[in-house]
Amino acid sequence: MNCCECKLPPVQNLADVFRVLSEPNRLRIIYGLGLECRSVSDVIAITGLSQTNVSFHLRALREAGLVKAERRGPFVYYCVLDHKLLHILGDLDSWRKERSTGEGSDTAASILTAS
Amino acid sequence: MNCCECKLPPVQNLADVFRVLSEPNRLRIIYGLGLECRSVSDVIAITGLSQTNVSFHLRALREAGLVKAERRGPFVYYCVLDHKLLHILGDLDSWRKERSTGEGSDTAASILTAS
DNA sequence: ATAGCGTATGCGTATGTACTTATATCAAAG
DNA sequence: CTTTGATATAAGTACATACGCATACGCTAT
Repeated sequence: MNCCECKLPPVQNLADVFRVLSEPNRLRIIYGLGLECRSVSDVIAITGLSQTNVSFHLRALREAGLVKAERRGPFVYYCVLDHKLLHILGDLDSWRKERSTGEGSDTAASILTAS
Repeated sequence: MNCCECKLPPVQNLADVFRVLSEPNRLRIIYGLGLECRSVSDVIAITGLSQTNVSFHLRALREAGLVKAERRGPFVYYCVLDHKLLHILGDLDSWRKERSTGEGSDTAASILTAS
């Protein structure tokens, strides 16, 4: 109990971003969009998800401010708002890969991994 | 069972990392640990969470390979395995702050934000 | 106005997960 | 060995959420 009355920074907003990105289908949608703007139909074709589900996930991404929607005639085009997001995803994924290759198959991760 | 010719990269592992980081209390624990190794009691004191809950979250972080556990006598010390994780968290948080300041409180995020 | 396509939404369901209340394990001390 | 403190686990609960089905809404052409 040597410490403390530490003031931890607020993390709710950051956690919200992570939560939106923690759904595999949402990540697929983001990767499917890439640098371009695509219609919902395109996203459905790319991901193989149902129309309802794609709409559901696109809404989550939109409300999180990660993608924007733009109507063009009968279509609605979605694109990632900031391409930096794709870079950050790439960075974190390569970091994860590095770590997973070095760690061996420590899927169990027992209470005492080393000492 | 996804059909189609999609060449989307596998995202499950990356999504798992995001899922672990999407819990505010887990982020607090990581920030609370910082660069140092701390006992579970310390984490309890820092975060104000219950012992059971801290153990629960530490287990999730440990199984995700984000922290390591080391026993010292009756105590178990936890520390973040790779300090790069803290940098990545900082990067993503500052990116999020940048964007949220510019976006102007678009909490509703209607279907047509702009064009 | 009606039809038809593209997209969004409401509802029900099934599954996941954060949390609490016991209870068990582990390690040092008496 | 028993006790005591530190930590982990089991079971139960409450709540969130991903998904499918049906339906509503928006746009364009007939």
